[in-house]
Amino acid sequence: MSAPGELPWSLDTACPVRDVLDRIGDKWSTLILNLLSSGPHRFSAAQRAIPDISKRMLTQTFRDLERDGLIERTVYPTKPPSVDYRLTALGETILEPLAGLVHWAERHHDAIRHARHTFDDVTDTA
Amino acid sequence: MSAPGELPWSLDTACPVRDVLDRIGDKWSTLILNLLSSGPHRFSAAQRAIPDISKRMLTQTFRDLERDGLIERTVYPTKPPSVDYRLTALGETILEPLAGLVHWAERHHDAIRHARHTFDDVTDTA
DNA sequence: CAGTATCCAAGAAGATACTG
DNA sequence: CAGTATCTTCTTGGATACTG
Repeated sequence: MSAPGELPWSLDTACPVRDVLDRIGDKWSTLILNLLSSGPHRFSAAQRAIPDISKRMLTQTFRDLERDGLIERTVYPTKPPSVDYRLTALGETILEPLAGLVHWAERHHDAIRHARHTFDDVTDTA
Repeated sequence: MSAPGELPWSLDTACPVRDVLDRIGDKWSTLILNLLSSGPHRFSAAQRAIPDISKRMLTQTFRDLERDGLIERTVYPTKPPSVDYRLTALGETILEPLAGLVHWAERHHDAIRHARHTFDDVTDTA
């Protein structure tokens, strides 16, 4: 791929920015993080809150987030097993920068939509 | 899929947050945005600055960013054509929220790496 | 209830070669 | 120089069925 050690702020796998963006950039992580910001949720509760997600993706996203130390998984050994997921202290800290981006998205969504239409019109006409 | 109009803050295609995260979440957009934050770059200069990216992906990422109104493409009709890309005013505004995330990534990268190793050790041993 | 396992389809992205 | 075109591979994610 690329010769190592010659980039301004690195593209290789150790890049912290890549690390983070790869996580929050996936299809479900931010939704889950946002959901858990309102308190702990059980597996099935999360699925009800985000109906689009499949069990497979919900499990996987929970796992990835847990692996990164952003959420914590607690198993209650009841007769039908019950599990809940909640943000860790580390997980809480990402909410603010994330909110900054969400806020930006809401503020500029119209501008983006407008830009897209203009661009598409121009390139269609051309 | 999901019945429309019953979600807390919506998962459908119109969701502004999805819109933004899909863009900054892809493999190259943030790298490009960061690169252009230091000033306009020509196509070939961008390729030199980010050696991992292929022409194909560079072109496509530039296009997507241009379509969203975050960057501007200028063609100088010189003998060998020359093109440069620079942030628009809108593009500039995303730098700050993005920087917030980058800062978070840098601050907590060690914690994340540590969490990953711990998680992997535990699940391996189990 | 909370998953796991398997299979499959669609999209993202790399390699390579060619063009105005 | 700044791309396009094409082909192939890799990754993501959805559907379905089964389990402790």
